[in-house]
Amino acid sequence: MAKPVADPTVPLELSVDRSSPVPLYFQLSQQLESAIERGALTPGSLLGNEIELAGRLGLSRPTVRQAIQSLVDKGLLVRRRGVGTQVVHSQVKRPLELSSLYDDLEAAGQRPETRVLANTLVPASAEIAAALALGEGDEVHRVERLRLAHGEPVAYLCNHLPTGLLALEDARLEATGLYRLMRAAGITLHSARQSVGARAATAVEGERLGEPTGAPLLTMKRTTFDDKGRAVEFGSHTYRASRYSFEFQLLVRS
Amino acid sequence: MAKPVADPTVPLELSVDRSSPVPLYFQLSQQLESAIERGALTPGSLLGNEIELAGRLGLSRPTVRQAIQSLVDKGLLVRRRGVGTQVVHSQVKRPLELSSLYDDLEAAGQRPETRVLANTLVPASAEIAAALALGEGDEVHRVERLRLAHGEPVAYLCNHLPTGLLALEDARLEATGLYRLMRAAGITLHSARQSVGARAATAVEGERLGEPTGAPLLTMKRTTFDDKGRAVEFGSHTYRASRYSFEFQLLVRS
DNA sequence: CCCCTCCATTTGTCCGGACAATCGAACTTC
DNA sequence: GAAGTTCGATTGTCCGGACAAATGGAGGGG
Repeated sequence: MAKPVADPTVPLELSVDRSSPVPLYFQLSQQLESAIERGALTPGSLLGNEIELAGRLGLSRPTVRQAIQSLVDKGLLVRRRGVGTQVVHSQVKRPLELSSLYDDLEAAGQRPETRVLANTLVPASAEIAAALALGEGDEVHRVERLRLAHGEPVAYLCNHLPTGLLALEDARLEATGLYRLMRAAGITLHSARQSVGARAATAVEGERLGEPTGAPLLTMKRTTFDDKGRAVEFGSHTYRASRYSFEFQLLVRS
Repeated sequence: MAKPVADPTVPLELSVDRSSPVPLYFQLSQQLESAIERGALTPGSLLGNEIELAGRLGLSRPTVRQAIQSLVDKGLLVRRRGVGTQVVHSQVKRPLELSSLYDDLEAAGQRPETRVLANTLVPASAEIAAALALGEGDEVHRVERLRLAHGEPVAYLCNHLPTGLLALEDARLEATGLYRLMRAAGITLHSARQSVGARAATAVEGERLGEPTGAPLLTMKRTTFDDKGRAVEFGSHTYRASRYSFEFQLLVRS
């Protein structure tokens, strides 16, 4: 009796445009990624060996490998020596990038809203000076915002930034997220150190977010660095635990 | 007047062992990483161009590039076309890998302790069945543990696992973390979906962790997948917010 | 003095090839 | 029939070279 083959190699329509300025490996990786997303490449199926794939596309093997590697790094593919390259099952989404709450809410279709509560220059406290690698008492921007979704408060955001990096106008802060403003100002965000915890709301904190005193709050402190290693932002945020939680995906570094 | 040069190219003692089974690019990336960690490569300094570096080590440029690329992916280096490769400032530690609480505590020198509260087979609830891609009512392992550091409770860990994957003996669960057991059983962890939130402790939860009823707790739910895309574990954890917070570092995907 | 252009430097992309390491299956042997 | 062995397939590593693209500074022109 003929046993049905479980995971045959999947033929696929792939093509690259050599006249395009888009790198060939990137064109290929995007086509593969979209093929996975729309289900043309089913989970568990083999991708076909690299050499044959390269020949079929008129590319060299290193180029094909570069395309595949980028998807392996994203968690979409798994390579196995002597076996081949397989599509990973599961609902892999985003491996937790450095994203702003604004973008997260917008991506979730929640239409975020921002109210600027304060936007001033203040002397840096010890904690802020340490985080931003400045001297205690140096002037820094202080921005306090309330973030709402569907008209309901979700988070209270308090950020401190070094002076001279960015023009912080209330109107622009209300229209978009802080990270977008920083990117638009030519700052290349590189990495961030985060600390996520929880605590009971004080009377003031509860008032701001519409929660009773003592209600559990989710807290996040974050220092963001640009590609030159400068600390460009320090944020202390509190989220209504009843309305918000952090969702993300991790990959095992291998 | 001679202006002091800000960031000169740093000469460095590097060498590779061609008789070693360790890949050359890996030898090089490790040497560079340790040079950065011990400060021999100061933040902001240029690494010297790839071609010269390759010639100095007797390697080809692709090999050197592969070594450098792995450190770029780790966030330790930044490349700039026409400029060079620079060491990133800042205290980059670990870009948030999939780690167990046990390993985290151990790495922090806290000498973790585990008490197994329950270790049984139960029918899967709807939530657990959905997370593990099983049928509701199917038998699953249920493990309840209390994690302590310095003799104080830190977290209550409740995990559910499919049957047939792993032998779960109390003694082994008390000696190490769950992830180490899974790896030792030949399971290749690949990715995980997490959700981090906060809530007020119920009477039972407070009792377990030594907190008053209503105290804020940090909660984490996690489904872990292996490299074949199978869900191999679902965990519901609660942490004492007064004694624990998540610390991690993010990199911007570029 | 300022702005524009040109150019050297450096990384980004791509090619073609070679051999090694590992896996799984077919084969052989006991 | 079961266990060990061999072998083909596939990815991992490495080489050497070539040209393109971006950057920043030097030089020239206004």
